[in-house]
Amino acid sequence: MKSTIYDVANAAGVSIATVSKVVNRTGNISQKTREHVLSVMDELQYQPSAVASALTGKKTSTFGLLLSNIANPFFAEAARSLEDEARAADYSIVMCSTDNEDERSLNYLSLLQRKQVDGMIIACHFTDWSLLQPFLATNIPVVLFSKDISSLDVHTVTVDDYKGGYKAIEYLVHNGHHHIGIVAEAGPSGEHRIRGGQQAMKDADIQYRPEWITNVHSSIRDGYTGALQMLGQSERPSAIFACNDMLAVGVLQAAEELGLQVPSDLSIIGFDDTLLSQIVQPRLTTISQPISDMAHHTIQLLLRHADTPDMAKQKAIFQPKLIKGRSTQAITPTS
Amino acid sequence: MKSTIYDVANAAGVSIATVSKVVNRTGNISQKTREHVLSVMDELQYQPSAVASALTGKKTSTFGLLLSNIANPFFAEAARSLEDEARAADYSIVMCSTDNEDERSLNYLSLLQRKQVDGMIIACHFTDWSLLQPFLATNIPVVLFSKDISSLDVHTVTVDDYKGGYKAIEYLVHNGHHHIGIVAEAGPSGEHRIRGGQQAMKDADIQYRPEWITNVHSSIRDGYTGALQMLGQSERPSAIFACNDMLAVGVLQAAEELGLQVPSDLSIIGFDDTLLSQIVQPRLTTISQPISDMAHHTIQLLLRHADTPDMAKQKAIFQPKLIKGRSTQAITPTS
DNA sequence: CTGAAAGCGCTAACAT
DNA sequence: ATGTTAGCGCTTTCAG
Repeated sequence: MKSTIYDVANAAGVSIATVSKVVNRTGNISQKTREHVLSVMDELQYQPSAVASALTGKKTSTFGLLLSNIANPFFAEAARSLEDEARAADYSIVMCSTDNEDERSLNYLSLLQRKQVDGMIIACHFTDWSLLQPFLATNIPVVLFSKDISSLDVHTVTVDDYKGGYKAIEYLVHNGHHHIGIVAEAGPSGEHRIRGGQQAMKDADIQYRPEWITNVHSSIRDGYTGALQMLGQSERPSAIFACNDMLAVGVLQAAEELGLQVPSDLSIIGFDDTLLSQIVQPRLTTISQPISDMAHHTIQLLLRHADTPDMAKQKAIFQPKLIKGRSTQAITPTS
Repeated sequence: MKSTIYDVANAAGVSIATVSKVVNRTGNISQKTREHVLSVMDELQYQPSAVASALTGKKTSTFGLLLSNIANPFFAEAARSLEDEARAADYSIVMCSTDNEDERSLNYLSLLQRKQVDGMIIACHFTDWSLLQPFLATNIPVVLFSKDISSLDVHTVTVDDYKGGYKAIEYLVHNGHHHIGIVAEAGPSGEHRIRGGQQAMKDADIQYRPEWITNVHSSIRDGYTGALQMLGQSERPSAIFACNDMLAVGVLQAAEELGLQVPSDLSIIGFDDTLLSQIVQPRLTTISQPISDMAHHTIQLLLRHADTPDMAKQKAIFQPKLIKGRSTQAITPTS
């Protein structure tokens, strides 16, 4: 049977308070008893119960992580970074794949609340973000990761989506592309990336065409169908900016389907710099997010908020970076 | 402030025992009081504390999941399935990326133990599996997922690695390949896959060459260098069986590096049928594991073991399936 | 059908 | 420097 603090206290001939103190390194304990208790502890293989201590101490050392789908490489990579940062602070992470379904998210949220997690990271999408309001009201530490919902008063850690979109299009423009399509995922990030892209076009005096902007979901299939449709039009873009790597892969597949060579017939640029972008052929040009920095900041925010519940909500914006692959090339001046 | 069972009891004019009973649907409560209590509960937004109930009830409704690295697509996909199955039983999952480092794994294991998880799924690798012994001795529900360590008396859920290797090589052989290389990851699964492959060669009266079998770790880079070395020899295989998709991607990259066309110059077959195999060019032929079935079985085992601590340890072996891609082709009879 | 009371294992004053 | 004690929020006999 598992031994408790009482067993240790008895065996060591001290009180449970003393044991508690040596376990937590609190209070003043003589070197001698400390060592003695310590030795009894491992003799009995004593493991303090995190549950009991959570019930008293008010800390579970656990964070909840809501994401769309852990099987999606972007989220998996983010989860890994977040886990590492959490571990550094002695926290563990409960993962929750919501498939972006509001109801599932809400269920998970309340589950996590019942489990008294010390904070939640929300990296999934909501159809109706106002549903979050009641949770935020409880002032549980929450960080929105990689989405910025301006209407919500909550800590937010994102990449600068607008600038990312801008850089992507800017790069294409510098490479001589005037006919540029965009395949975006629905949602705030996608919109910001589009707007950034549009601005880049405007700054270069390039017209963007509404029919060359497609809003879809975020699977490979979505990118595929979106691109297929866009490229099926009488006049087709010479380059496509896909708002994330999954979509970009779909676009790539569509190009192949249509017999278009990438990058000679069609340049493609993605977003996120996930593993995917590194293994497709040709290696994707993409915009990378500094995920580890973002993860670090996220965990720090959670920790700080737990200490200072009344701290002002803060929005941190990280800088995206262009990663040059081989899915883009300068356009040969034919047209 | 969060309301407790006392608040509800007071507000409803009943005892906490009664509240507890309606929350847990236990005991006999009149329709009338039940409804009344229920209404008070949501009026007060009462959320039973999972922590407190765990301290008494002895269940946390949480499983621990140890895996090498959640950022690795195979594990991410497995994690997703496991999460779904766990959720169906009202359990959540704490993820732990160990990078296959024994010390980290051990730390996580004892952390999970302190958190009193109701079971652990081990899907990572140990250098020294005997380190697990002490944990198994506590008879905490444990399932080894996708590894079979015969020396350990523990529930095990795996794919038939031997047969998977056999099928892979058999397929190559049927396609006329006589010169077959293997790039394997160190560890039991890899070994079984190799052995199955070797048997398939033997059954077809094909010699396997020791210099065409490489044991590496399991990253893309490992597959790349392993293949580079193998293909750099004076006589090269016409086909390579990579023991997992990551390695296969590395092999693919090595082939490209060497200017070899896949599949015309070199056939490649992978293992796992992860997302990777679907997006590389050409689509990888691979051996798939029935991950959802395995995940289902894993969770059921954990659940059952919790009920019946003295149940015999069981080893479940699932059947692999060949997925035909375009990275393999029949050899043109030149040699 | 409902309630009183004894813990679960630990922490944190407050005493000694 | 160490011990006593009162909870934390809930489950579960056992009485009523």
